[in-house]
Amino acid sequence: MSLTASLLTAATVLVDDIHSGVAARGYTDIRPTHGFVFSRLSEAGATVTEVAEHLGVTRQAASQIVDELVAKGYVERRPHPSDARARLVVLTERGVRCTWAAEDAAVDALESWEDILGEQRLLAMRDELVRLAPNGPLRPAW
Amino acid sequence: MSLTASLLTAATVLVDDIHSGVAARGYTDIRPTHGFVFSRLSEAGATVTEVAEHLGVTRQAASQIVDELVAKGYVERRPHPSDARARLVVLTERGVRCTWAAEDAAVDALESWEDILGEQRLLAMRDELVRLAPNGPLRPAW
DNA sequence: AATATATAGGCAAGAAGCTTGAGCAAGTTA
DNA sequence: TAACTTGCTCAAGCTTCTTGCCTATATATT
Repeated sequence: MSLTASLLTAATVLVDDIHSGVAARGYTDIRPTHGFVFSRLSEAGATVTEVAEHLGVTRQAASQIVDELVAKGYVERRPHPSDARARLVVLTERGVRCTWAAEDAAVDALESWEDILGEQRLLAMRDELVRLAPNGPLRPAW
Repeated sequence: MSLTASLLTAATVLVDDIHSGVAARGYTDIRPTHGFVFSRLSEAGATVTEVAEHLGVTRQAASQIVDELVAKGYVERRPHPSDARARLVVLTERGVRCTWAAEDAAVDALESWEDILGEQRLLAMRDELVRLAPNGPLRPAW
């Protein structure tokens, strides 16, 4: 099995597991893509353009995704503090609670991995992966 | 950056790079998904159902993808040797040459990664990833 | 052997989620 | 202040998936 295939299957399995865990915690109306958005917003929010770059999609697509998250109560659009053209997308309380649930789900999903490799090597792998692809997008589809 | 995010960005970057390399070698009418199909077929072919499981999509979707690959000359459907219901999907010569091009492109794409981590650790990472998720699907979208 | 059920595959319609194209408002440059 | 750029969004369209249904063959039951 190639590195490419093993990377992809590992990523797919992990994302699917976390997605199931998030759904089991009551958040059944969102997709993994939305989680990628949340992680971009969690620090201090972001503009639609920044979300688009993070996901590797067009600004229009990012805008639609944000629309959906607004409608479902996970995020809201605020005026941008320093640029009246832009709008700052930030997590609502519901959005924050959902990211907590996702972190919980990630811990659960990684438990079986820690049993196999141990926390040490898992962290080492993460560090190596970050060195290999520090700033890439999280494209939701191919 | 989390393990999940680093896994996904690394996989995304690698897939995008290989896809570009394959396109640069003249195969501009296929997507990464098709490459995942090729890798499943390369041994001894596979049924549509097996392709569907490999990709993590419905049988109908897999059938449509195979339709497209047949139309473009990369694969063909043959009667299955031991089950008259099933059909064996196999690579054509064009399909085989395309998988070669993909392997070339993968080597190119991995060069910069070898510069960063070295071949040893890259192979070690692959082994670890295989242990973590041996039989997962390569879902083309979330 | 006859019947019931399961499995492989595919057609058609529809939905999800992206892109392209166009346009407005606000910022930046000359 | 005029020209251009940037941030965003509306609308339309397209790609690619799913759902629902159907046929043919295989397998299990009686």
